[in-house]
Amino acid sequence: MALDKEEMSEKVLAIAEALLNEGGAENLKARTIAEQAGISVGSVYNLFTDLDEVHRAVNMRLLDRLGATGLAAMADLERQGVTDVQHRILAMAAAYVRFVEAHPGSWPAVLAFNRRRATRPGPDAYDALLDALFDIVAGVLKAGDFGLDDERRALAARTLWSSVHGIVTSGYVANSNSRQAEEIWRQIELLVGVFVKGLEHGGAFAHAETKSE
Amino acid sequence: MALDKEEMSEKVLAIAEALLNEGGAENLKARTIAEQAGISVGSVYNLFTDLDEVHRAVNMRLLDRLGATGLAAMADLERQGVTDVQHRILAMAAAYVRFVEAHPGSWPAVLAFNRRRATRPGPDAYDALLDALFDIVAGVLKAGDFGLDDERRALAARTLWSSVHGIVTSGYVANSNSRQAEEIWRQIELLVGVFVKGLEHGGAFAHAETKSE
DNA sequence: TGGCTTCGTGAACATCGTTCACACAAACAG
DNA sequence: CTGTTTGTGTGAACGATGTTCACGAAGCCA
Repeated sequence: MALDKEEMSEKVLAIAEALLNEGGAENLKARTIAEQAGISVGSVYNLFTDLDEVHRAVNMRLLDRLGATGLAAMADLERQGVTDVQHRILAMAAAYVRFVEAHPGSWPAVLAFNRRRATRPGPDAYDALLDALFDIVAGVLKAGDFGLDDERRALAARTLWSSVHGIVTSGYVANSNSRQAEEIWRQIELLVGVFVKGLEHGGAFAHAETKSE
Repeated sequence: MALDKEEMSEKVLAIAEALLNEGGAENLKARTIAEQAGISVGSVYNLFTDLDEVHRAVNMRLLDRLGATGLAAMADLERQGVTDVQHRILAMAAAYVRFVEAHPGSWPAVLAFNRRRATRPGPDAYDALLDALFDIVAGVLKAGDFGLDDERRALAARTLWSSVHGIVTSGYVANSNSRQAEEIWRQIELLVGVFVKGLEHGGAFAHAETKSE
């Protein structure tokens, strides 16, 4: 009947994710986790060294799920024979927006946590998961017939995705009305439309002509 | 000799900004402020109701300074007779990047704080300051000869600025090497170039044609 | 001088994250 | 079967932090 060590860890992570989703990072308390999991405070520290480790583990799961849903969305469009770049990028962005909306509390915590990590040691599995997201976008861009070499396409993918990310996070700074959701989506539509049109007309190289020094 | 109430408030804010800049939001401690300001903990709570209010006041000053530097950069270009939209937007983005680099610890705190405020009551002076930044960008876009009505131009300004913001924040998630600064700037150049080219070719309306439902 | 107000003070909560000495149970050795 | 070792759960305890509040000093006015 007693739960395995790994089962208990997952139970703790599930509880932690719920707590983060409800009240953000400051709602992730060791005593609350212990109480809801039916164990003592010390046991939590037996399973995880830090609360930071709990937080990181939750974030990993979130990033992983986000990548999976993004890939699933792309696979769906592939099955439907949709090859239009703009359609596919919009679908990818839509998956991202839905994901953020589905995790109102925990997704901001992912970003805040990421930032706190800035001074920490070396690279991480974090970056790997983010790169996976970039690669999906880069793959979509490859289907489009822009005159982009691999390096420039990767740069465009990172730029586009960071921009979508900025729109979403900026949008959710203000009070999250249903208005905000519409505003976010209109911005994304504008961005993607302009981005694709700009790439089609060689806008990626424009700065070399207009900026001298 | 003794400082005025308002002078002491500003001294506290200066100390708070330094603390935020050094160690982020979790480094803003009431006792540290009191010690460095030469007053007691209770006096801090006499000047400000909350530590949140201190944090908000610091953020206000930062946003205000950011807007001022942005306006100054625009005025400089005006004086030089530079009317090219792409140049001016790049200059605006450069001002933003420099500002973030100049406040490595406190600027992330602005964003993290903004998010915590999500559940709080009504609109704020925060939004007013952010809108001021949007207005600057919108003013620059107005100089360009795109076929945009006021509403669409405002949307484009918010989209462009949120995108720049996303690029900068995403870039500073990873370890802040000098490489990152170059990557950020390349993304910004690509974004602005593609954005302007896309607007010139009516990309802002493209989504209406390709997206049916 | 005697009251009234204002403001600074720091001790005193409550609540965190985190640690640690102890206890209990299971596995293992003789 | 008994003693030992090992692992693990426990919750009291510690230090730090945000915040409050009763107290007192210091000015001000009549």
